[in-house]
Amino acid sequence: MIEAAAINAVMRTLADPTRRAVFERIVGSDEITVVELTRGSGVTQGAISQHLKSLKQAGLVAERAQGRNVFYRAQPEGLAPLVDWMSHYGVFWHDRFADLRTLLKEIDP
Amino acid sequence: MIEAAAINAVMRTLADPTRRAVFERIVGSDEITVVELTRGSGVTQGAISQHLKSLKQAGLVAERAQGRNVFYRAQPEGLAPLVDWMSHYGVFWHDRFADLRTLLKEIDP
DNA sequence: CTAATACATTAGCCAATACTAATTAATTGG
DNA sequence: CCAATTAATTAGTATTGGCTAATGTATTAG
Repeated sequence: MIEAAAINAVMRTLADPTRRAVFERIVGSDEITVVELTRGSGVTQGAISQHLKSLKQAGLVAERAQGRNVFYRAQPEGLAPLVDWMSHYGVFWHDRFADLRTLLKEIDP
Repeated sequence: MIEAAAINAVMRTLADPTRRAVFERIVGSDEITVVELTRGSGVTQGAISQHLKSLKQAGLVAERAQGRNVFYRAQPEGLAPLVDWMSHYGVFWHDRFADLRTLLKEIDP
């Protein structure tokens, strides 16, 4: 059975456009600081920190503190619940491949 | 480039647990009416209709009116934006397969 | 024809939440 | 040191959004 709480957290976290944009920028860069994320985000630094907290709680990002900087990086495994959900309820894919996860494991064991 | 509006709609729509549950039930059944969806949903019929409206606007479900009943069915293509997004920003899968969509097309052309 | 059923829609309420502005804490450069 | 930089946190505000209750509309049963 699928972990309802995990999917809930991930979906809910990625639903907000601003927060999703933050995540996308983190994914796009190896590591990135809060100031850099704030730059051109359209919101204040405080708002960015709040979004980062949500992303962290959802398991989508990880942090590394160094000096007065905090570097954020993407935590890809955090998207696993979404993949699971897709393979279960994504009819289109489900119909074609029965189980996406199984398929992927076969390809890359 | 990815259609930001489409992803936004799909993510936002699936973020709510009640609405997602409705979608999952629709996926699970070939066709299902509003009364059936209301039964055991924990919310009123009006709420269900509202959720169905959202799901329809997001392109996730389609309807077929017959007499005084309206049958809803899943529209799998509606999840395409989510798949696209995953293949772009789902680092885990991205790293392993470069492009999930390409992979799937190779398997089932 | 009338009552009941199925569904959509609306107004109004309440909780959740994204944002700002301000504060705090920690680190570093001059 | 001291001022500046980086980041987190908090209180307060405004908006969003999901819910109910009620109403409206169409269809079917008796």
